[in-house]
Amino acid sequence: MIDKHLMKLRARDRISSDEEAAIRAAVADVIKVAARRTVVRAHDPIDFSTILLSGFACRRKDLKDGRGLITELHVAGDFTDLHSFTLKYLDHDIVALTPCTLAVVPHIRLKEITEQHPHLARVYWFSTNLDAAIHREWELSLARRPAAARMAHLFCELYIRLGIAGLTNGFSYDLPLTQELLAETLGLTSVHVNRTLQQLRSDGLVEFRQGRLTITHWDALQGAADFDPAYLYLDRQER
Amino acid sequence: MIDKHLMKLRARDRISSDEEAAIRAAVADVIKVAARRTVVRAHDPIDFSTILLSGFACRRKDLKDGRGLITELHVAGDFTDLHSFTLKYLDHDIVALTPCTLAVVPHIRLKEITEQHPHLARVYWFSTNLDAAIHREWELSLARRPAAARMAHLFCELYIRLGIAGLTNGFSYDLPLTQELLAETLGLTSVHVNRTLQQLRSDGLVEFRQGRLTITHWDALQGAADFDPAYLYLDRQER
DNA sequence: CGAGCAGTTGAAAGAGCTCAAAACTAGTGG
DNA sequence: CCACTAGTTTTGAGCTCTTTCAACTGCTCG
Repeated sequence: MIDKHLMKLRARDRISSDEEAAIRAAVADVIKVAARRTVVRAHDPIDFSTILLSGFACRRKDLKDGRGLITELHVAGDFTDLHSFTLKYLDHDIVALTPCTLAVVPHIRLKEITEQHPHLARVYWFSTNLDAAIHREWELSLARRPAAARMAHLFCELYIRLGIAGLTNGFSYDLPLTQELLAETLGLTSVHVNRTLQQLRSDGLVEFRQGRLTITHWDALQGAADFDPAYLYLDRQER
Repeated sequence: MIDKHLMKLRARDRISSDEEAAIRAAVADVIKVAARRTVVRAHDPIDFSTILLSGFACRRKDLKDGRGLITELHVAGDFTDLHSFTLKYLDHDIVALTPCTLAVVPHIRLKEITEQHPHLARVYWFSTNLDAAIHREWELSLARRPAAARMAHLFCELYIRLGIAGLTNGFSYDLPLTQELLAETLGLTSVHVNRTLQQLRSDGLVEFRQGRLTITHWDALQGAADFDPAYLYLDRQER
C-alpha cells in the first residue's frame, strides 16, 4: 500500500524495519478523492498530512484574477503536503488531478517520529528539502527555459520520478493530464502547450496521446531540456 | 551576533533559553566573505551550513549556456543553506552578493540538535519549509506576474523580511544590488529591469538609488504586486 | 585623465498571448 | 445505433511584452 512511498525513501537512504513499522503505524486512515477535488485548501489550519498512494496530485497557487499555477506535481509515493507539519497551514491548495488514494498521517504521529526516530525525521526533512529543490528547478525553467525546453524538462523529471516508484513502462508512462492542466503546470496557455506538443512530436522527441506519454528519443529530449537529474538527489546517503 | 537569526526564529515560535544556548553552541566559526564570492558550490559535498549574519546572499542556479537565475535572496538572519544538512550537497551555488559575515554550523551539531532538541529541529525544519514557500511564490511570480508586478512583489517581500530582522528604516531599506543582479533575481534582462524601475518610480511606488530602496506608496505597491504576506508565515505557532 | 562598470536609451525582432472559431472525442440518452 | 452534448484539442491571425543588439552617458577610482 505505501510501498511506493517506501521505494521513494529507500532510493535515498536506508530505512530500518523499525522505521518502516513507525511509518506504517503513523497512517491513521486511507481515503479516496475524486479527480479535480481540492484535498487541502490554502490557509486552512490543518493537523494531518497525506501520502499519495495512487493517482496524480499537485500544489496549486492562484492569483486574485483566477489565473493560477501548479507549483509542483505529485506522483504516487510522494508525501504531498508534509510541509504542513511545520507550517501548520499551507500557502497553496493540494488538488487531486485524477482520482487519488491518500494515506492520512496525523501531525501528532509525525511529532512522535521527530521525538523517537530522529533519523527518520531527518529522512522526512530531506524529503521536504527535495520538494524545495524541485521548486528551484521549476523557477529556473519558468524564468529561463523557452516553452519547448520547459516542457521537455518536465517530461524528463516525471520519467525519473515515476521510474523510482516503478510507474514507468520502458520509455512511457501514464500522464493523465489535459493540455489545460499541462499549461497551468508550465506557466503557459493551453494554446501554446498544444503547439509546443506538436513541435516536440514533430522533432521526434515524445508522443502524448490519451493521457500517456512516450519518450521516443530520450537523449534528444534530455538535450533539448538541458536536463540534469542531480537536483532530484538520486543517491543513497545516510541522512 | 546571531540576534537577527534569533529574531527571525522568535517571530515564528517560542525559543527557550536552553534552545538558544544550543544554537549558540552550534556555531563553530564566523567568517567574512567578499562580495561576488561563491560561498558554497553546487554539487560539492558539504558538512556545514551557514547563517547569514550581515550582508546579502543568494541561491543561484545556472544553465549550461551561462545564463542563470537567483532562486532566492537571503537577508541577515537567514540560515542560507540549512538545506544541505539533509541534502548533503546543493543543487545551486550560494553566492555573497555583498560583503557578508557568516556563522558556520557543522552538520554534526545539527544532527545533535535533531537528537537532543526535537522542538528546535522542528523549528529549523519549518525554516527550510519557509524557503520552499518562498520558492513557490517566486514560481508564481515568474510564471504569471508581468515584470512590474513581479518587481513590486519582490520589493514587498524584502520589506517584510528585512523588517523582521530590524533592517528597515521607515519605508526604506538597503538593497545593494545592481540592476543586473535584480534582473537575475526577477528572470528578466537588465535592460528591462531598468525600464520597469522607471515605470515604478514614475507611478510613484518606489525610489531605487544608490543601493537603497524607498517605498513611496506602500498600499499601491502592494496592490500592483498582488502581494499577500501569508506565504511568509508571520504568525507565532508551536511548531 | 582614462578605464571600467553601471545605468540609460532606441529600434527591431521574437516568443508567447488573446480571441475566436472549428474539429475532435467521449459519454448520455432516446 | 444514432443524435446530442460537453469537454478537449486544434488552427488562424493579430497583438503585446520582453528580448536583443548596439550605442551612449555618467560615475568612480586608480
